Order: sequence, then structure tokens, then C-alpha cells
Amino acid sequence: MYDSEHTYAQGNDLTDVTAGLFGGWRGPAIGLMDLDAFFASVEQLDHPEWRGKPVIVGGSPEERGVVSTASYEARPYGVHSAMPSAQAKRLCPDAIWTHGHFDRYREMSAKVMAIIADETPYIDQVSIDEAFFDITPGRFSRESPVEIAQRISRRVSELGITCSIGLGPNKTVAKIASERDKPRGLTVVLPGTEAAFLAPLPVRAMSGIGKAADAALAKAGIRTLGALAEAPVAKLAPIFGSAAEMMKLRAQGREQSSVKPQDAPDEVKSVSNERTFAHDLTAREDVYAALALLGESVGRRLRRKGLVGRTVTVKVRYTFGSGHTAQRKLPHPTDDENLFVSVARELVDSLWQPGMPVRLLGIGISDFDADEGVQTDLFCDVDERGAVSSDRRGLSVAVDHVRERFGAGAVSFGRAARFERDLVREDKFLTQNKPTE
DNA sequence: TCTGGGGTCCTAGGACCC
DNA sequence: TCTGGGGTCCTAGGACCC
Repeated sequence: MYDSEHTYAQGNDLTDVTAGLFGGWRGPAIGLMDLDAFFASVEQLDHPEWRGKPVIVGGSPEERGVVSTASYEARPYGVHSAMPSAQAKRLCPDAIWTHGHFDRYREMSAKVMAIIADETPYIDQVSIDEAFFDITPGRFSRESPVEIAQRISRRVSELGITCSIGLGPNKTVAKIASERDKPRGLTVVLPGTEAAFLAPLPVRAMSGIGKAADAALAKAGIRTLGALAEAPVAKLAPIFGSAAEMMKLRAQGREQSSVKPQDAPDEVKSVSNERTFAHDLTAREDVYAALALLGESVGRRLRRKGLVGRTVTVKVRYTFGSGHTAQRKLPHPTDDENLFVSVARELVDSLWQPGMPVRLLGIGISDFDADEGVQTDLFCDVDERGAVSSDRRGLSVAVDHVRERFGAGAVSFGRAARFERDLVREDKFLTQNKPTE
């Protein structure tokens, strides 16, 4: 029975909430599907001998790496996402380590998303392993939302991995519910019980509230979502700014969630590449060469996506202190690293001087043209707006094709090639990402 | 052997224009 | 000559998410 002491239902209790028209569901039904220990689970699927054993996907312990995903077998040792790999290695020395296979994860993710899209056109993929979906009875299907969620879970399991699902009247509730029972759980918050479900939870449980907001709320005496739901907006404004009213509404369980139809593509806002070096860089030629390498990959990805951007951003982090960024708007949008890397060099020079130990370097392009329809034909001369210098662009595209066919190492512009060789020889970095499997 | 890499969104100050 | 205010663009920094 779905009794009043519980604001949510799981497992066998769910049979009680699927009776009647639409399973007795009134109003919006929003689901959040989260794949369980996704990267590690795919590795265990692809390597049967790793099943039942602690598997860690992440950077290497020797090179300032962090854990991306720990399998459920590794978690009892205290290993979790974002933990420094060196620490994870101490906690679980026998774990199987891999740097991951992202193309494979994307492939599996696409299969999962196709399963959800098969159930409803209203799907909003938020990351490689998470998606919201709207299965409001009467909107697309007349079935009980609980039964649809159970079917999605079962069909994902048939792929050889598992997911956890939260189901509720809006996104905030669905997201929190999905974390309630993992792995392979289904947690349902019936319409009308959402406020009571949220009230006792710590504010940090709600997405959008991180470390800083949590601390600021605690200072104001607000520790639970129930307290947040009742706090005067004037008290919240200094903490959340213009989002104060919305955060209060979400904590009350009264947020109106919209899940767009699947074919509305989320447009990309920026493309970037950054690297933390196993050993700090101090020489100008090393910093410039690393910038060129990072820029090459950004350029390649821009051309593959058919994007041209106007703003160049560089990021520098020193061994001490936090990061610094510098950006500049270009006169014309471009996807050509030969153009934007030289600007990036000037920007780096404004933040850094030779001798300062650089721990991390990043380069990004943003502010894309609204009509991203730049042609990507091989050896095209120039696009309609003359956005990039024609010959170089043709060369870049041609080089991309060669790389795709023969591997990334096949072609490199002079400086980058030399850098790559030097660094491999000097064992600075770029010998990274060799899976230990 | 202490802290990644990919993003999005917001804020705030200064420049500049009307 | 002195003055204010609003709007927009550009830039730097930071919070937050997976």
C-alpha cells in the first residue's frame, strides 16, 4: 500500500500504484533515467573477465588523474567519481584500471536514448548517461507512467547495462528520486506528495545548489528544501540572484517542467580542449607548442561540426592558485586553428611569463554564427562570408580527412610535431592515456 | 603520488553610444 | 560647459553539472 508515511514507492510497492486509468496518475509525469556506473559497466560488458571485480575508469594515478567512474565493486573501498586517482589507488590497489573508450560509450548511450525515444518523443538528453523524458498520460501515450518506466528499465538491461529511474511530477523531483535507489532502481513520487518528499532533504540534494550556495544557505539558517521552500525571496536573492524565485518554486515542488520533443537539437555553445600536464611547463616554446596541439583538436572538432566561432578563450592554471582566463573577439568567425592559435598565443602572453610553472592549459572557441552552414567539402575554396582564409581552410579540411583515415599522428604541423616528439622523448606528457588493461 | 575535462550559465565592471 | 541615465558590447571570473 502507498501509505502516508512514505512519499515515494519502490519495488513491490509499485504494483499498488499502477491500478486504474493511467495507473491513477494525474498531471505531468516526468522521468529521469541515469545509467548506473556507466563507463565502468560498459567496460565490464566488453571484458567479461572484469565482471564482479573493482574497475576504475579514469586518469592514471601517476599523472595527476582523477576517477571518472568506479564500478560498484570498487565503491565499498571508498572510491568515487572525481577522487584523485592516486588516492583511489591507495584505497583499492587491486582495481582494474582503464582510461576508457569514449566512442564505445557514445555508441551504447545512443542505443539507450533510442529505447527512450521509442517510448516518447519528449526526451531531453542532459549528458551521455542521463535523460529526462515526459510520459504524461494522455500527452503521447495512455499507459501508466510507472509501467512505461519499468519497461524502459527492462529494455536497457537487455543491452547488458543497467539504469536507475526517478519518476515524478517535475524534473527536480524526478532527478532526486532517481538517486534514491541505485543501481537498477525505480523510485516513484506520486503527484500531490512532491512537497512532502522534498521537504526533509538537505538543500544540496537539489541540482543547481553546489558547495557555495550550500554554505551561503547554511549561514542563513536554511538547511533543508522545506526551509528553502518557506524562505522569503528577499532572503534568497543575495544567494541566487535572479534565480531566487525559481529555486524557491523548485524546492516547493511546484516547478513547471518542459521536456522538448527529441528532434529539437541542443545547439553547441562552445568547443574547447584543455590538458593538465603530468609535469609543469615553464618554457615558452613548450607552452606555445602545447597550445598548438590543443588548438589542432579544437579546429578539427569545429570543422567536423561545421561550426565557426568568433571568440577565442585561453585558460592557464599554475601549480599554485586557481586558473585565469583571457578571451578576445575576432573580427571574423573561424574554424581554422592557424588563425585562432596565434591569437591564443597573445592571450597566453597576457597571463603568463616564461618560468611560471603551468599546470594546465586550455583553448576554446565560442560565439558561433547563428547559421552554422559552412560547407565542409574537401578543398572548398571559401565560404559565402569569406569567414576564413580559403587556402588554409581547404588545407585544414584535407588534413582532417587524412587524420581520420590514417590516425591522428599521421599529419602534424611543424611546431606541434616537434613538440610531440620532444615530449615523448622527455617523458613530459602525451605518453598519457595508455590504458593499463 | 591531492584534486580532470567537457560543458552551460550568470554577474559585474568598464567602454562606448545615444 | 556640465550633467545623467539607459542600453549594449566586451571581458574576467566563478558556480555548477556530469
